[in-house]
Amino acid sequence: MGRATITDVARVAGVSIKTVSRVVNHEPNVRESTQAKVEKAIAELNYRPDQSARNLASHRSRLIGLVYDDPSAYDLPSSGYIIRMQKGALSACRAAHYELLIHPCDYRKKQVIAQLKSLIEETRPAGIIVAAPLSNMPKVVGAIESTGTPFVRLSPGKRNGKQLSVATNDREASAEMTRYLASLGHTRIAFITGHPRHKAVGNRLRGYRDGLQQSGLTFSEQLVVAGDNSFSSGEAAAAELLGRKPPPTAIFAANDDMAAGVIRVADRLGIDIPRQLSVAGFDDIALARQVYPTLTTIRQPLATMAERAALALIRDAREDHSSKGTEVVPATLQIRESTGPAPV
Amino acid sequence: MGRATITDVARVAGVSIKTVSRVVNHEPNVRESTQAKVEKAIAELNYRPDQSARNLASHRSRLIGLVYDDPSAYDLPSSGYIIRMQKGALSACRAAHYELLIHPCDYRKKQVIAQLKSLIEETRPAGIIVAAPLSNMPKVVGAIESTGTPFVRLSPGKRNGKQLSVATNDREASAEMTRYLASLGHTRIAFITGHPRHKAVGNRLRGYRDGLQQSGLTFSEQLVVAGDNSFSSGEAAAAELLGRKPPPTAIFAANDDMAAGVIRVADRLGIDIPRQLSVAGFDDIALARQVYPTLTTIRQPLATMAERAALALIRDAREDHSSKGTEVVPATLQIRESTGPAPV
DNA sequence: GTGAAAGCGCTAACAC
DNA sequence: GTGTTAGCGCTTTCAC
Repeated sequence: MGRATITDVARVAGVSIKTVSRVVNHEPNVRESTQAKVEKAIAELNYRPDQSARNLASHRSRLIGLVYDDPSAYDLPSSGYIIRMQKGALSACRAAHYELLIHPCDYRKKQVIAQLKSLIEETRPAGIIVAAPLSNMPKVVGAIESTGTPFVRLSPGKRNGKQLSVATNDREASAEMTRYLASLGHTRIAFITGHPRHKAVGNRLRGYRDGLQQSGLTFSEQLVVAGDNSFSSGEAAAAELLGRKPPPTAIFAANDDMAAGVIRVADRLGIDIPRQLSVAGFDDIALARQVYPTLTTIRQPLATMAERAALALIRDAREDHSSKGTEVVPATLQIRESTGPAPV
Repeated sequence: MGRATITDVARVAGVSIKTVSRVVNHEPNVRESTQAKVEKAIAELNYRPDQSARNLASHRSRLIGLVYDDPSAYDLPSSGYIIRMQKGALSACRAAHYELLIHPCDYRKKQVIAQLKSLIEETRPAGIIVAAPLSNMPKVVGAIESTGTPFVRLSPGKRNGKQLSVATNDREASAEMTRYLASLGHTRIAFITGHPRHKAVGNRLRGYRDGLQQSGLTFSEQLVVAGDNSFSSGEAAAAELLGRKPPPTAIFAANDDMAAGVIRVADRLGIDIPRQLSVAGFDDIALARQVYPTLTTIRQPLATMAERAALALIRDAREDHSSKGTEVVPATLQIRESTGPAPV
């Protein structure tokens, strides 16, 4: 036997196919008894609506695309990020019987834009979620916009009123971390900045300054060193900072990879963490719990952000309108072993 | 303007829609000049076939499902695995204009089977790739089989002739690693076994024994300790092994997490790696290059395996038959800092 | 080599 | 509340 169709269900239930369609789509105006009959027939025949037919007839797909940067190295720390975003997006999709299409793409390559466009044109998703740093690249955003597909940007730098963005409060969370370090008695709190491309990372420096001010500490250029988000840049920055006289008693890095670099350098120099030096990161990547001592950091609500984005897209597709503005999902401090009271 | 349809293309090219269809699907029996006309019209109108309509008419979808274990912790080391499999599968899919649907599922939950079945029934993919350890679970495999969807198992333990499997040569690679350690002068080479559930891991123990034999070393139960694939079980096993008199000079763990546990314990005990102890793992997870010293390990060709699986599924869908047997993609040794000559 | 006609299984618009 | 009808944009079948 082939698969049951809506016609089979209608015949078994003794109603028209339109009524079956109503039940399946939870449309109003169906008598309870009728609905029960239809549901019984559906169960009996193990009927599943054919998505292709639905999509064709309704001119919309139940697909959500997730576009993110494709790490060229196969197992960059970004794996954890990607998995978390996928997880969040998937949970929203599954609940709504939508499917997730993943679209990793390498923005360093020339053909990304063309590839992305044709990917979208071929699959015609109901909506697209664009993750950082792609979500901050005008070319990428422009390409998606040109296809007319609704999209949501994740963790964007600038807030654009034309479409929806889901962001996290990097700045406030960084300020909170800084205040936390200050509350432990640290007065020389250093900061390692991240890659300038990643806009959200710039907000972390601002948050650091906010936190200092809120704690009554003065900002000093001497305590800020530039990194580029990589482990090795964290090592270099740590070497520089720990050579200062007096050295900082706490180092807050704009991401976990750099913080891990700081830990490595401190270990080599025989500096005890957290007794002589407190170290904090940002992102809560897997590594944060694998280093020794485990890293105090800030947890980005990536899964929740992606979930919200998917939900918004699905809602918009259903209600045939589009959400605007920026939705903020707060990040939370994860206090572990790498931070402690300032040395006396 | 709406999107161009096949009818528009036919009108512009001055042919019937069937001819356009032939060109789009690369069917034979089209005169070259006709094909050129059609292609010109397609380019002019920026025509893209509607997948839903195609799928509906042809009773097949251009979707490949990738089913894998959903790590309950959001950023388990398995992230790297998953990303690599996705990457491989995606590259095959993109080349064939197929899409990848990801289906993480937690086999520890009761409803997995039902959920998996309905997922497949709703999306009706052209084929499914099942990753280990799910690919070794009869219930999971049975559920997929019952939907009638073609599938390929990744890295399976037992080889089943009824469908296609893509495996790696765990056993041979483990033997190779063991021989490599022996060639460095090690004679007391210990092995930490993995979780018994993961069948491929059992092959690693066999490979270890093969390697010993091939190197003229005798197997000793004293040098084999059971682990369960976790970091902490690696720590426990290392503590036990290093307490033996005499202790082993090399420890080969059935996976990288356990090997990382060994490194941690050696570090605590003040044992120098690799001068006093060589450590080797299996899998080449991201952590392998983040630990100090970096870990010598075996790289599973996960991306290639997933790519082969997707290719087979796509080929089978096109040619309307099904591949059988087991395709083997060899694993390769990654020699890093954690192994060296045996102490004198 | 090419085309006409008949659906695929559903939703949308409107009638009842 | 419920049913009828007409497509959606393609592939398939078969005729020419």
